[in-house]
Amino acid sequence: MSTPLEQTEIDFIEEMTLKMEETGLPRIACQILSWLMICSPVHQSFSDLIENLEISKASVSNMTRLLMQMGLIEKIRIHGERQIHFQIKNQAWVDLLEIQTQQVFDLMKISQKGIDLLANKDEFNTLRLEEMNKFYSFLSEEMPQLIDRYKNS
Amino acid sequence: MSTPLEQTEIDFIEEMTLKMEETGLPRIACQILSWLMICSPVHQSFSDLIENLEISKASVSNMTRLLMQMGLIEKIRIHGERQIHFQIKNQAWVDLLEIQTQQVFDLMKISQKGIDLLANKDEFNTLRLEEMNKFYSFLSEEMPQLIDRYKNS
DNA sequence: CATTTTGTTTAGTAATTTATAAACAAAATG
DNA sequence: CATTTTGTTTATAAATTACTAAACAAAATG
Repeated sequence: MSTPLEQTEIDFIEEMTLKMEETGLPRIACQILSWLMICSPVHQSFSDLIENLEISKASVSNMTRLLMQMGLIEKIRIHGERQIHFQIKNQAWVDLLEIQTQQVFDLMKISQKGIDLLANKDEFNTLRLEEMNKFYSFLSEEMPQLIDRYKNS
Repeated sequence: MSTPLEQTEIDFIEEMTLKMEETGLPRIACQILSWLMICSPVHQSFSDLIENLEISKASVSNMTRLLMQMGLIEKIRIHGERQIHFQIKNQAWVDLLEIQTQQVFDLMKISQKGIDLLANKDEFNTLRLEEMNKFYSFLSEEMPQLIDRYKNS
């Protein structure tokens, strides 16, 4: 058994969890992520997570898998310890935005399909679609550049 | 009664709906949004939406309200027509990103709170938090500039 | 001002998602 | 190789969300 979390830690987890839930991530995934941002040591074992966050073994198994798939955390082995440990990945947040940028690209493609669709029907009211396509084309070009600029700074 | 949608239109709505649902928006909101991107005329009445998308009156009422709150569509009155009409707002997608940029700012603030929390505990493992804070500070500064650059282009 | 049309709200159902307990599998230890 | 520890999967319960029908309210028409 580990010592229970301090109130300041609970408060931080709650605040960050609330914000991260807005992105659609399940509550427990957000709690794990938030705790991993402030825990010491920086890595936590399976049972550390179960005890500190008072969540089930199954939730830890499922939500850590989800967070790993998203590229936000990673599994590590600690010398001499049997249990898997988890920690926040380096540059996790940068990687996340890079993945999300794919969505921008997809919306650019979809808006182009819309333009083509109206063209085939000799419909000229393409302003909505042109606006959308122009903006997402801009972002598809600029976002990777912005991220690169950050990485090289 | 209006003429039923063409298959190409149905396909477009389905594709864009699928992509937009990834953002957590309800299915019917996505369908309305997608249809409003390609319909002619560009504005659609309450019953146009009901008939064309085969959805309930209540869904139209609730989901158009949601889309208006998000700033993606607007209500308009058509001269001589009793029914409310809806259409995509100008620069809807630019406005949407501007709102989402608030989230970046919030995460910057939260990561700063985490840094302060660890400092108060004389805990020096703040790399995770410093990385997050540095990146979201960068984005809080750069995203508004990027959007401005788009607007003035 | 009674009637019809238009739109919102309420109440209930259906469907999905979240979280867990329990069963199971795999791996490490003695 | 039997036992314990560790982690995953399955089945289910709980909670939330999405959607609609029906009741209701408001506004326009004749």
